[in-house]
Amino acid sequence: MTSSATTRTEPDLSFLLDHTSHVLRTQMAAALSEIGLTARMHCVLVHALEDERTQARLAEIGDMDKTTMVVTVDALEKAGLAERRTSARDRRARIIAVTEKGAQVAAQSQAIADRVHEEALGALPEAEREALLRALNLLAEGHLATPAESPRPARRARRES
Amino acid sequence: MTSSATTRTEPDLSFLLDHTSHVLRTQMAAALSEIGLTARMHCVLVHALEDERTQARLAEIGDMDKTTMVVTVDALEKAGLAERRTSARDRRARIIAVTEKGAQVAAQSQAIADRVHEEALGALPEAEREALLRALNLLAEGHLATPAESPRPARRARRES
DNA sequence: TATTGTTATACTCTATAACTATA
DNA sequence: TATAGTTATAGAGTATAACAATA
Repeated sequence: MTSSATTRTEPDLSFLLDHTSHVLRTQMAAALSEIGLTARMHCVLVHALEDERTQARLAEIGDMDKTTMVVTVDALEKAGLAERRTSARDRRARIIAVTEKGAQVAAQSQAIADRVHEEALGALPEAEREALLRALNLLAEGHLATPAESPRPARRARRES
Repeated sequence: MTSSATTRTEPDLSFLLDHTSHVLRTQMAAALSEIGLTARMHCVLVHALEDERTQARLAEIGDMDKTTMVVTVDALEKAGLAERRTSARDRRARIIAVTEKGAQVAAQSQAIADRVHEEALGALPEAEREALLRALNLLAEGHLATPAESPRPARRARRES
């Protein structure tokens, strides 16, 4: 579901943020899927291209769990866009090396991502556009910087086998 | 994960919307959990209180699947906040009737939701606050009104048993 | 025949735990 | 001992299908 799961009696920030982020995410996913990428694959590809980075570092940048990163790198390798290389400095770590094809795809995916963002922002008058980005940046760096503690109980330990 | 799973090379609307909506959602969930509600329970409770509504109608308002609504109404009934009543007009349908206790809780949960929103918006200067709401409303009603088609293949049919 | 709500269950996503290999 | 990455799998969330009651 789209998750507007809060009321709408007045200026409902929850609804607005949930809805716009959800729709933008579907647009991004649809656009990237045309070249066979997920948003996560795009994210890892671009940041692996910028610098020699390990899976752990890339997971940190993209705010993914390391196990999610395994799946993402598997997909990139399978598509021939990146390769795991044992780090010379720390033989436990894997550097994600982007292939030539991967670099080409990364350029395409970055262009796609930029286009999707420009189309959304372009739908706003110049003044609102800047104000939106300024306000969201303020929130993201301030009051909405870090997630609240989850009210849900921690997951139970695995059953004895 | 927090899902900033797109790059951050420039003004990254995806990251900003995903991040702020995620954090606000955790704040809302944490705040509502103090009175034993989820965001969905709050949403259903408030809209059931406004008018005589069936599960199907409430599901539509909250953008939930009807099977998700079953679970949500089960929780509300179990907590003594609402009851299912067979509609007199259409005996297939169930009107969600809010109990007295449910009405009290709805007032509390609405106050909590308002507070969470006010705290976030209050962290912004007056001018940015209005601009943010204006810009988000424009997007939500315009370019980011409806989700793009899912690029994922439809779910396979259930296996023969 | 179509629709409301229910049950059962399948699929996706994400995270925890345990493991291997290094450090 | 601790960390990088892997595997297996648990749990949450959600959606599909089939069904009963009613329209």
